[in-house]
Amino acid sequence: MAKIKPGKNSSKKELITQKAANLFKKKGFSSASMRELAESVGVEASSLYNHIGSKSELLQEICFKVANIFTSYLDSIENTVINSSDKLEGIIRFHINMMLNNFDEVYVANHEWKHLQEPYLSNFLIQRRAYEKRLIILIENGIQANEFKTTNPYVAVLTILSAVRGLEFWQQHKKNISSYVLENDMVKHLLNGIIK
Amino acid sequence: MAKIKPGKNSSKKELITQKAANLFKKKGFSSASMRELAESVGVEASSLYNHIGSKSELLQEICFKVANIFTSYLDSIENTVINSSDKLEGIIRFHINMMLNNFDEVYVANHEWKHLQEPYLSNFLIQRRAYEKRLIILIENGIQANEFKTTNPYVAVLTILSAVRGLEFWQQHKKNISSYVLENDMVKHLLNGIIK
DNA sequence: CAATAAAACTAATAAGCGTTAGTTTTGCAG
DNA sequence: CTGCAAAACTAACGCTTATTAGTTTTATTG
Repeated sequence: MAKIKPGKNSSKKELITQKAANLFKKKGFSSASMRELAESVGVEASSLYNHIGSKSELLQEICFKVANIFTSYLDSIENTVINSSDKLEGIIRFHINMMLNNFDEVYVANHEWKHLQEPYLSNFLIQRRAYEKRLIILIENGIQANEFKTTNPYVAVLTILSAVRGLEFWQQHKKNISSYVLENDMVKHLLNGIIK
Repeated sequence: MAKIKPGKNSSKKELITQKAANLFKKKGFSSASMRELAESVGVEASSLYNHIGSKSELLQEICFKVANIFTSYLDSIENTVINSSDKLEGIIRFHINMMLNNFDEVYVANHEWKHLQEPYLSNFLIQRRAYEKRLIILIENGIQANEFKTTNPYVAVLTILSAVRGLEFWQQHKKNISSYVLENDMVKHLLNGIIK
């Protein structure tokens, strides 16, 4: 009997998932076909089903992998004793670096989650809502501690998360700006504004 | 011979375009079918083709309508003599109000443009790039005039445009925050930051 | 009322989709 | 070498898609 080869097996599935993230990003989930995905992997479409359950399953894995990474980081930073400003800055920098280093998967989680099937769709939205709620509390704490200006905490979270998401556009301009300048200038803008 | 009824005729086409924007927003361009669109309009799918050329044409009209509105506003504000800060604030407020009042079409232009066919796809990207370039120059002028902090102008534009785009998420929370609070708090955040 | 054109309809087409069934190849274990 | 399972293949299924052709209805004008 041939041994189960978990190393090879899972790396092939990971390859498929990674290629799927890239394809879903380029064409969108609905426009991406399994035949195209298969071509980028280097096999026939039907062979993919030796490794995956379905097209939808690929989307689920991408979306929840990303969601869990962000949730885990927030867990860890909430357990530190630094002040709210430093927590917020850490979160912003984490989001920026996730956008820069895991672009395909983060992009798909941001843009294609609506094609998740139930119950995954509802679970994803619940998880995202919970994440936002924890950020709102962080902002509220910072306002009470007199670190942040008085502002609507939800609007602040929306502004920050959205600005960071916009880094997807920067991927085309990579050559002109270093990611170092980008990260620091965006953090400064979101924390201190642009007006002198 | 029956008269051409431009009023009725164009209003039917506008109805289709408006329903298409709503459907493309909800399902994405690729997942939205002409049969669904026809159902929301109240006719059979083939009847739509008495009024429109193709599914792609609907997307083109939505995307370029939105692009032209933003370009026109920028034209007008560039011709005023107010300082860079006030110009920037006006642009931010215009973007926010477009998101709030023309949500479906702006959403589609922001998310579904990649499904445009050539040469419309290239034209759209060129127009958007030109728009961003003009905003960058506005920021540069503000820095030189000592109105804005020294920062990378492209990063500033990216931050602002992306934050405003994020209002799409707010559409689900409408009941909790007035659009008045939202607009003013977001403008303050983007201009002056959150740190006290 | 008769004529006409806009706009609806039914029916069909060709293409592409995700997925399954069944078969063959590949590669390691005893 | 033999046996077996993982993983590739070919072929096909049933379904949906945008769009077209051809026909009928609707509504308005002279």
